Amino acid sequence: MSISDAEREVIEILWEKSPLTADDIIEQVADKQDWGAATVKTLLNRLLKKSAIAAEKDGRRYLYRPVLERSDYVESQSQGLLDKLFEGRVGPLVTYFSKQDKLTSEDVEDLKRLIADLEDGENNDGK
Amino acid sequence: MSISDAEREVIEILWEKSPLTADDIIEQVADKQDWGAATVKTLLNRLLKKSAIAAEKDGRRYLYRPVLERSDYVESQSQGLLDKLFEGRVGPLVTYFSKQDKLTSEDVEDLKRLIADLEDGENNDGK
DNA sequence: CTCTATTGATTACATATGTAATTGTTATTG
DNA sequence: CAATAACAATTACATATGTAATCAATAGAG
Repeated sequence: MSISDAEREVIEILWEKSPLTADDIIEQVADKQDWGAATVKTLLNRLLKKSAIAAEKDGRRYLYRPVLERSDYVESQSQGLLDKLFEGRVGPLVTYFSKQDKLTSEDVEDLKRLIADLEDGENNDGK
Repeated sequence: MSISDAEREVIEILWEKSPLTADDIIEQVADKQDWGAATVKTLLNRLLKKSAIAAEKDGRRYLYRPVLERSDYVESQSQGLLDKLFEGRVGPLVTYFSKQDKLTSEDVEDLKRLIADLEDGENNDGK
């Protein structure tokens, strides 16, 4: 089962801090999206049904926390895009961005640092 | 209006070669997806409605060709993912992949070459 | 103990999407 | 010219998604 965009907005809140009550989440979401409380509740329920989050009773209310980890989500979404559009690899994506002049100088710094780090580790952690 | 995954499979065929007849497309799609002819026709119609492709009458049949360019599609999908998960930049995505050990040696080669190319161009094309 | 406010659960409803089947139209064949 | 075959156009239908409103349960106020 996959997480929809609206659902992602909600679980993002929990990835940042958890556990939270529904009200906390509703409040936080309000910063980003113009959704009513009912909408957020619905999304929480859908996330529960998908087992992407869990709820633990705390008196009259529930405390919500993520079950799906952000890194797993990011991983699957990223890989999905790469598979669909870039032969499954990162290289072509970056090359593509470069050709479109979409690399910021920050990106370039990141890449340089990354390459440097890889070179460093190269000889002591085989492959 | 956005292109769905199923629609993408169809327009991909046209990005590779066009114009093509519906039958050509149906045949090509069959290599990848186990869809009936009717399904592909539906997808063609949806793409037409979204103006992602165009059809030109050729006697009794139509020749289909893309209107939406692949690069624009790739661009918007990629940027969408980056915006949603990586602060809108490529650097964090690559760094993330690196940390997850998801960079293939090919990727690393691509990146090195890219950096080298950027260094080269650096002094003659301002910015 | 009853009323109300709080909060979760259920239901709603329009549009999108995956996956076709059915119908309509026209060119070709006999 | 009539029947059929080849296409396209329309309709179908289940599930997903965005966006709620309403219903139900229960804890706290009086």
